[in-house]
Amino acid sequence: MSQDPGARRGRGRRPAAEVRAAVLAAAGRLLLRDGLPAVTFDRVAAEAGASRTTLYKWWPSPGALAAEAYFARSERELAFPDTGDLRADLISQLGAFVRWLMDEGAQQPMAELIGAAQLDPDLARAWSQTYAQPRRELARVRLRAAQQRGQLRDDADLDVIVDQLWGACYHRLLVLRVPFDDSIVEPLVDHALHGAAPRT
Amino acid sequence: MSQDPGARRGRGRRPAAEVRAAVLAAAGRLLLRDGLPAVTFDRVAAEAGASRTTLYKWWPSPGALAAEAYFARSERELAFPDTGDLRADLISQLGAFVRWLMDEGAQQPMAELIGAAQLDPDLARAWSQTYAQPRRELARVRLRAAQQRGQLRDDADLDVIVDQLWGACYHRLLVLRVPFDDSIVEPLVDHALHGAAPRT
DNA sequence: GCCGCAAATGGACGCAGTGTCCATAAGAGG
DNA sequence: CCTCTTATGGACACTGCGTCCATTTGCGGC
Repeated sequence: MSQDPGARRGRGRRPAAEVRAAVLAAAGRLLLRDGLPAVTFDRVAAEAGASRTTLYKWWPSPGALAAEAYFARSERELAFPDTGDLRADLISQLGAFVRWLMDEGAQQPMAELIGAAQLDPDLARAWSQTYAQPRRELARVRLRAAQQRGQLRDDADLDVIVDQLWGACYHRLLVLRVPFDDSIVEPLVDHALHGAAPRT
Repeated sequence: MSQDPGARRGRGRRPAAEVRAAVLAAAGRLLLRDGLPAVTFDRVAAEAGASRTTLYKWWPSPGALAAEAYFARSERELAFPDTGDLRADLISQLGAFVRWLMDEGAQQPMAELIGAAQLDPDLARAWSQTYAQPRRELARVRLRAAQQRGQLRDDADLDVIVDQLWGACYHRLLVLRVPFDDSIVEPLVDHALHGAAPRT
């Protein structure tokens, strides 16, 4: 009994895994095509051939569903390179981040998800656990390695460095809302490493 | 004929200025008391003794109204000090910003407004024009003065410095959503000025 | 001082989305 | 084969948006 994937099922049960996958796929599609406001339980249910009741069981809010759908689809390289050259690795990683935002269309969903997280505690939780904290930790590990090799001052505050590098990008994305590209990466890293004051 | 401010007016006309003031006051009150989601045209109209129709004439969205109401109420010191001591001035200004966020309860409305701006173009416009761009320009002016006095390198990117200093705070506020206080200000400024790499 | 225009008013409408309920149908496991 | 689990469709009230309308009233012109 092969099922036509597009066919409407009857009323009864369907395997949980199948439903979840269909819902996540539908939510991701809606998010990328029409933006976060289009990710409503109503529309996702219709798009996935599921019922709203089912969605309420697994996700606390449309925002949380959208976040999970987005990260399920962008299961991407989080690994932080360690070639021994801190400056090159920072430029490489930060540049990849900026190009991902700008060239691969991640800018819009990213801004919308972080934005909605300020108003939806469930989305905020999902966002923080799935994305923000892990990435921060990876960067911290890489910087700690550099510090132990003497490439950073002993009294350097690693968290502050992370905040300055990635925070600068988020600042332009969320607060200033101005376009930018990876040409800011080199100055950013150099300022973080050597400061803006004249060398004495 | 002194009017009891709390009394219900009749149906007809009321001075525009009076209505606007009442609406902004009501919106600000709702924003601070119950958060941005409570600032709906319905509720503000009821709270201000105005009608929804009137609100639609002046504000394109509840978000835009909330933003205007917030900044009307927090008409605060934007002036950037210039004592000649760049480090001290940066610490002073950035510290005031962080204390305003944390101690004066600006954290919640601020995050909510920036968040909603990612989904509401009208709010984004109001936010950018009223707050973000003017502040950025003030900081830029102060940094340019320092640069001309030789307190910053000639090839320093002033925008990047602003992004690194304030962006780091917004990063913790919006992206990481972790609490912080003005103890991060000094390390932040020192890292921005002197970098995290060992002095050669 | 009267009158007409401008402007705010209350209240209606349809629409969309949330959150919750129910009886029903159908897969999965014993 | 039978039962239990679980998704299903469809209903409900509620809130908010966005847009109408006729009505009432203040203000400025005459």
